[in-house]
Amino acid sequence: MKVSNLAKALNTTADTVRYYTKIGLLHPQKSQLNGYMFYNAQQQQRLSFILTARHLGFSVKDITNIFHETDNNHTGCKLVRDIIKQRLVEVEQQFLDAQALMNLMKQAIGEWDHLPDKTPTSQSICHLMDTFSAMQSQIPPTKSLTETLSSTKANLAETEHNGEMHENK
Amino acid sequence: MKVSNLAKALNTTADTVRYYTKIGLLHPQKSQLNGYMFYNAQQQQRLSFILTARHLGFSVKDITNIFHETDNNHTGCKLVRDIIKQRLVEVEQQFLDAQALMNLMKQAIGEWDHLPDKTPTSQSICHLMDTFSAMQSQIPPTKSLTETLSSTKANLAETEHNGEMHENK
DNA sequence: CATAAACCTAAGTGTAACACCTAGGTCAAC
DNA sequence: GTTGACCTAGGTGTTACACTTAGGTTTATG
Repeated sequence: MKVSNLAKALNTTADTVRYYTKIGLLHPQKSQLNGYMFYNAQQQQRLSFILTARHLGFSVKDITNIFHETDNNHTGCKLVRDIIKQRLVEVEQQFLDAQALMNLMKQAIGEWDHLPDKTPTSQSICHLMDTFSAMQSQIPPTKSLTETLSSTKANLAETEHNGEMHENK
Repeated sequence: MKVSNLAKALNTTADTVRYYTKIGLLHPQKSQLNGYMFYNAQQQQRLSFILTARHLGFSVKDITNIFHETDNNHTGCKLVRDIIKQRLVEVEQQFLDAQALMNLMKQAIGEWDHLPDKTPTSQSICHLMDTFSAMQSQIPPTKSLTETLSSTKANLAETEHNGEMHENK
């Protein structure tokens, strides 16, 4: 299978396949004649795994770690379980955050629909937003939705030379 | 107020304040003597707005659009309402996605806890993940959580020279 | 008053996970 | 035989900042 074939088969892009190949997650066979990359069934399996994991919100780094384990003959099952369980905790938190935000927005929109479009002074940008700012100050100091969702950083064995990095203190 | 003061007051970083200043969202006064930036109450209000909006998942571009409206004497309230309502639809979708993923993971973990740690053949990386891959193929072709959550791209009036960009076709 | 700690500036680089583009070679079809 | 669809490597662009560098400033202290 050539890149585009594989990509189409698993509903992703050729660029993505090339990316995973470049960073060493996929190991295709390279033709000596034309340099084309060929992926067999095993590599397709690997890609399938990667895509699933990404879909579940794991970082490429997490996946790299898992492969590093399993490629060295360890079962890696425990590692996978641990990472997934940890990830589940995060997803649950995100779920709650999203729910809170949803309610906040709905509440705000509901209130605003009852208010007239007051002409704004140069001071208050828009009284609708003032409401929002006021509401937000009631939210506990949790990480932003996007922040939380984009960071999985498997804190497995990486506290060597950089104990903490950005704990939004 | 100097950068760090402002940052601390609104629980963010000086770098973030400088970033918003550089891209033109904040307009501090620059001292002629030492080049220091000073932010008054109005700018603090603006930053508060920005942080709230970011917390709600709006992109910096969205915020730029809103400011562009309101800074030109329009109330902008309708724009703000529209953007927020659209954003709410997205958040609701994310909420549902997160819920689905949560259930998927819980289900998988539940099943795995009943299975032994089978030694993996070189073919199957880890049977746990096989389960996952199999389950995932039952998920409708929706955007990934992180993808959905990081893209807000206000498709307001921007269809000039780039109709579509990456509709994960 | 000297000096160190703490602050500031601009400008540059790094991050994640790809998408997109370029220049050029390859392959199948008409 | 040439058009169109495909491939390659390598480069840049994206988002929203964080971090680093190099150097000037202000404040606290001995």
